[in-house]
Amino acid sequence: MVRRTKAEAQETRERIIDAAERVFHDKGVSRTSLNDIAKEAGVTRGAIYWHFKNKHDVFAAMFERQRLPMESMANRAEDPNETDPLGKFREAMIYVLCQTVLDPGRRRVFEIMFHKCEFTAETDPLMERQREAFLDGSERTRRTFRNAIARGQLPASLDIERAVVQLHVQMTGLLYVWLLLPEAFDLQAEAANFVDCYINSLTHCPSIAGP
Amino acid sequence: MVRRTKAEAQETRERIIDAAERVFHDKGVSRTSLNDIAKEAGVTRGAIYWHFKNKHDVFAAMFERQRLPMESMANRAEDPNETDPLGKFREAMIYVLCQTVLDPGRRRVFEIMFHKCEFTAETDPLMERQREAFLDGSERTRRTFRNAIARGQLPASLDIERAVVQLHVQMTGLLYVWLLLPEAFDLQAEAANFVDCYINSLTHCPSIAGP
DNA sequence: TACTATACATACGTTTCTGAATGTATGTAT
DNA sequence: ATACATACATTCAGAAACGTATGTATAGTA
Repeated sequence: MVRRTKAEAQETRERIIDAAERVFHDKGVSRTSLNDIAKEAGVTRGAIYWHFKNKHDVFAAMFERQRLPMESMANRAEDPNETDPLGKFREAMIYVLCQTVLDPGRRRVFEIMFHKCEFTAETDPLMERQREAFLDGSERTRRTFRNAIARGQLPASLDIERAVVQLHVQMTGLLYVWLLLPEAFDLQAEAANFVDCYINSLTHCPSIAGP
Repeated sequence: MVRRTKAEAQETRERIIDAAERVFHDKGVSRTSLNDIAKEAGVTRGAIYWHFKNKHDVFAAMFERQRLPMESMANRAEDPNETDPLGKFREAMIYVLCQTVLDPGRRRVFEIMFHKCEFTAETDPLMERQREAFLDGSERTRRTFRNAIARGQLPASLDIERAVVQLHVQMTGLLYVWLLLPEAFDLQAEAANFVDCYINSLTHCPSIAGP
């Protein structure tokens, strides 16, 4: 065997990432060796070292594969020409929550991120990644809220910073808790309720909505 | 040297846990060896193996040391004779948030729990611990809310299950986000606001408060 | 005072993982 | 058809890290 065509090689790369996703999820990132991933993917460590630098590189590639589809969706609500920014925002939030329930791949990656990997000191590039993603997401949300205010969908007195933080807290908390104890509540069925409860607070909670 | 008195041995045990706390926090749980902990504590691995079974045992002891003081505080609000259960509940939540900011030890342990350790399959006793803590905390909260309803502090139409889930989501999300990015917002200054916003939703958000 | 359990330190054998080096067969370009 | 690059597999040396076994000096204890 060996020496596949370029397309086959790309398939091998994907298979390795798929395998890593499953093994990371089952054993935790630190406890999985490259050999574990190789066996699950049906290759040897040599193949992994060909496509990736090391385990961290596999890990990063796994997240990159999930990041791209997320990006596109976030872009919708923050378009200044969108006539219903709050509606699109609502849809996006509900979509993320339901997608986490329905798409096993996304669910696994979120679960790995929340419960099966360790973030270490500032030296760790992953920490920096998280930080950037947070700041970037915050900026998107800020733009969306400004659009919604301009269209009269949110009060002009809205405390945008508190609203942004609260959004992250809400979404992070929801995913964290549900992924830890899926039987605690029905995320898919309750998703719209949770989101509406949050949006409701943007106009009715005094400390966020303003006077 | 060696062969200390019983009191000194207890001090050694505490020093090992202290050291583990710091090293776990700096390097992450999986990347710290027992030798790392021993060096930080100024002992050898032999001392650790005397007091603990293995690294997991040290880890568990670290959490146990934090659990006890938390327990006592939670007991206050759920006392049926308490005339102001909602007020005590509010105080307890704010206390936990501020304590996380002010007590470096508690902050470290929370940070380890959220960002520096891996929860693996159901077989893992840690997972079970978390699960039990969640269910136990939920039951306490339920009792507290029932007391508050009986005293007229919360509406009788309150959806208790949703309120309980929302509480966990809120607190978990707050701590998770703040521990990841402490500069994102001032948790100590905003603690009361966050809690009041949640309590406000218990009487004003339609999907939780009821008609 | 002598003996024993305690509270560690030290030494050892084993396992496991990594990264690199090397081998090899095939795709691909000329 | 040849030559080189590619896509892996295989092998090897070294480093950690673990658990245990053993050494040892002192605190309790009778």
